[in-house]
Amino acid sequence: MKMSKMFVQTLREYPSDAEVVSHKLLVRAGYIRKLSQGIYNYLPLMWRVLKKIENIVREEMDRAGAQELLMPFVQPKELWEESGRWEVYGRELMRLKDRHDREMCLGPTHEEIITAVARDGLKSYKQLPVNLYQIQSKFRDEIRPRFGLLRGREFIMKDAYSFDLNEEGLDKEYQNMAQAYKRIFERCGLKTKMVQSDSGAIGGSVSHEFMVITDTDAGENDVFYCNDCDYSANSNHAVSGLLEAVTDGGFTEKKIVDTPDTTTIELLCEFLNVKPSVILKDLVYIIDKKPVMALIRADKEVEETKLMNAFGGSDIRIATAPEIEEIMINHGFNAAKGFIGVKGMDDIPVIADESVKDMKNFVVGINEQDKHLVGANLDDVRIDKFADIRLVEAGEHCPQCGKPLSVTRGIEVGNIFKLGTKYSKPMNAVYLDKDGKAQPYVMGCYGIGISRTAAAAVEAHYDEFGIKWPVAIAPYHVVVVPVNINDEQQMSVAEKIYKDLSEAGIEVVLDDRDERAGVKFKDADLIGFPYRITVGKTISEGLVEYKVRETGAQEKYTPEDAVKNLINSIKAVL
RNA sequence: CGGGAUGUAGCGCAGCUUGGUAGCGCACUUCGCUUGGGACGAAGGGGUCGCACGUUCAAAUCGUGUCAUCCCGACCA
Repeated sequence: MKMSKMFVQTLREYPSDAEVVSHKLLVRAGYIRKLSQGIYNYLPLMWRVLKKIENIVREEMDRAGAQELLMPFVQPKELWEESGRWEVYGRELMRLKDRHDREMCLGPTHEEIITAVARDGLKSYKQLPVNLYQIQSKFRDEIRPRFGLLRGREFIMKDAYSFDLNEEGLDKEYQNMAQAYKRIFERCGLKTKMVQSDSGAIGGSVSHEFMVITDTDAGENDVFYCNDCDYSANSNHAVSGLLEAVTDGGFTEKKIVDTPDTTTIELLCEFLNVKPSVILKDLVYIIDKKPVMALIRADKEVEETKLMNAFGGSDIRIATAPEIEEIMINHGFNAAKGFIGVKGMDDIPVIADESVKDMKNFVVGINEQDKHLVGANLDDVRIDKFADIRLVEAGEHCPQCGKPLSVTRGIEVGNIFKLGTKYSKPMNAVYLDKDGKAQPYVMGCYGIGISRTAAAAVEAHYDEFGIKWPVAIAPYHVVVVPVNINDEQQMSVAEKIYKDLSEAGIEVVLDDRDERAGVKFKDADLIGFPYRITVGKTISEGLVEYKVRETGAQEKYTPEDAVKNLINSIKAVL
């Protein structure tokens, strides 16, 4: 490729609307342009990167025994009604109508379609197991798209679905996919952590996420992990042993005390001279539009996803002050936030965190303004259900080995789920077993965000000058820069190197633009070519410069040696 | 959807308070000069100032509405 002909426009400055480095750099270096909120054009350089990632994914999926297919992204409402998700999925599903007013949607994922494909084609136990995958655009009308390719409304995803006879088969395939994913991300030059996670809207019982660990805002997930064993989990799924397992408030007598203006836990602690771990905190959440009360030790926080799952809901948010006020009035109380209790709230479900079991002689609100009950115990509080609804904190005990947990942030680039029969049962997707009896497939599903992986790679590999692509997913491997294109010797050497590398199968760009050296160097760094060969003044000694973008290492070689070295280093990685 | 902000040339911005010829830097075109880390000079092309309505002799500027985008919270590959 000649740089003079390449479709690329690098910018002198970062776009003002970009927040995270991958977004800033991909726009500035001419990889992407925004078309609409969360929707991007993938320009030629970007498309090359995406195809590289796709091909790695394709090779590893094929090697793992999966078969590629392609399903439509326009999907009929009827299938989504079969699974029950037409109602459940909500506004994130991009819906549309065709000219006959038939309702359709743009696929956010393909469980419904693949299940229909499978039930049409997989009739016998002899045909199983099967794993089918595709790579294509997905559509999710995110509440808030942001961070460029990291959270788009349209994005490229690899989604795979496995069909097994039984749980044992699924377990085996799940492990198989986990191994394939490790290889895929390694080959892409990414360090990932496989963490336990909540299975969310897709459903199912067990799920793991592959996280690219990053310290920046681009990592939207908190990941807890143990330094001493292999435990790691998304914050929405992490469990831990508390540092202070049993807490006793020391109030020997149960009584109602005046606690004026103690609207926060902090003020209440100060007033009563106690620590927060002996106060039982009452929180009101709205789950699927209905109020739920959550009880937790006041020194800890509620993990909303865990709470929602404990309740079996699909949507959760904390109640607003006016909503709390309304609930109070409806139950004949006038207490505000800070004095809430479960007393008299007989029609509202109450879920308490497991750790509440270990509280004694504690302090709790009783729906009376400026009063609390001290010396309370469990039988003073109505609790419908105990569950782990607590947000883990760094430093708490690892559930596997007891050592302290650490926390970091991660970008989720891949995800594997055990679905079981969540889709096959309602959609009546069955095979006939040896006895001729119909059995639902036991399914798994496995996603990789292709476009997100590309962005995550930038988040993990950049410096002040630009992107530092891992060789395996770089749009091109090498840029050859003749410092002065009007210098015949420089130009002829550069062209020779360009030709030799091209013929050896190396993807190389010749920067033949009539620009000053500085411009070409800046662009090379910004775009992020892993290697740069500079043909300049040292050509008088018969040498060219060989620079590695990742390390900044620079050496001088004869053109022949430079070519030989490049071929060796690049082939070693691919 | 709630809270905050911004819409002026491809990108980054000024102009708006106090209404009166639409500007600057980069990018782009041409010529000259230059050629090792985003040179310089000259001459150009490109904008219904997000959109609509209103106030006014006159609106980028004032008012109302609307749309879009971005940031902070709840979703997820």
